[in-house]
Amino acid sequence: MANDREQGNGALGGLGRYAGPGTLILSSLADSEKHGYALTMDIAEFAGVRLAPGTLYEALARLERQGLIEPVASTDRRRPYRLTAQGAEALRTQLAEQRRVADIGLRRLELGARLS
Amino acid sequence: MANDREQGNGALGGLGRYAGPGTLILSSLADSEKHGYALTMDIAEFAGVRLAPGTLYEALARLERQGLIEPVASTDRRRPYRLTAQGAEALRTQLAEQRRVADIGLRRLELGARLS
DNA sequence: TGACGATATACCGGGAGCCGATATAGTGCT
DNA sequence: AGCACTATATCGGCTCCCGGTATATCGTCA
Repeated sequence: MANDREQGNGALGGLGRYAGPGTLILSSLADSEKHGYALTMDIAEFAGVRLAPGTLYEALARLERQGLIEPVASTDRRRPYRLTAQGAEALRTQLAEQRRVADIGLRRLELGARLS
Repeated sequence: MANDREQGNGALGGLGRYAGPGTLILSSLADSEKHGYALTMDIAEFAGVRLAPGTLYEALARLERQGLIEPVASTDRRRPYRLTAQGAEALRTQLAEQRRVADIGLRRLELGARLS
């Protein structure tokens, strides 16, 4: 069942995810540090997307490599992360662009609907 | 130089693209039908993203297979496409979600900034 | 205390998606 | 004729995303 992306990730009509796992993770970390499992649940709640474990931990490694997040010391088995300043800045830019482009698309949709 | 996605697609800080090619194409088609090359230029203008030819034509084939766009008859070598009703609906849902999630992220960013 | 579900991280194989390079050819201008 | 722009198509390669699986701990309830 790996061909799911063809006909849609849940409710959406077959487009990819509106935002990659990276953006979702950064958004989730934006208000407070969280460990991997908590991220999965938080993202499922606010974005309606359940990240597969492979996706999550690979994305975490990538984001750390890019300097957008950093690990926080911990005593137990949890491995919490927090945003770096660079990560916050990247997220802000990303989300602003995402909003801007989405607005353009929505405006065009109204326009197109009126024409047909 | 295929490792570019690691450190960023142009100005963005290493996150993926805020919206997949599919969403960008549908947004571009939302107000009027366009052929492939026109899509490339329009998307570059309103989204600041230059889709590689491979990306573009594969995405077009995918979207057509999914019934979100359909070809329009043409006399010359251009192959224009337009949104289907299903495509318009999928785009509307997608963009609304995109905005909603982006807003949550931005709100959290403000919150997090105030705390630190 | 033993079982069981929830919590938590990690790795793997497969496949989809995005990319630049390249090929091919028609068009328009000078 | 020559050259840049328009236009579509395909290929190889690499990244990314995914579900499945393994492993281990924790809480709790019988």
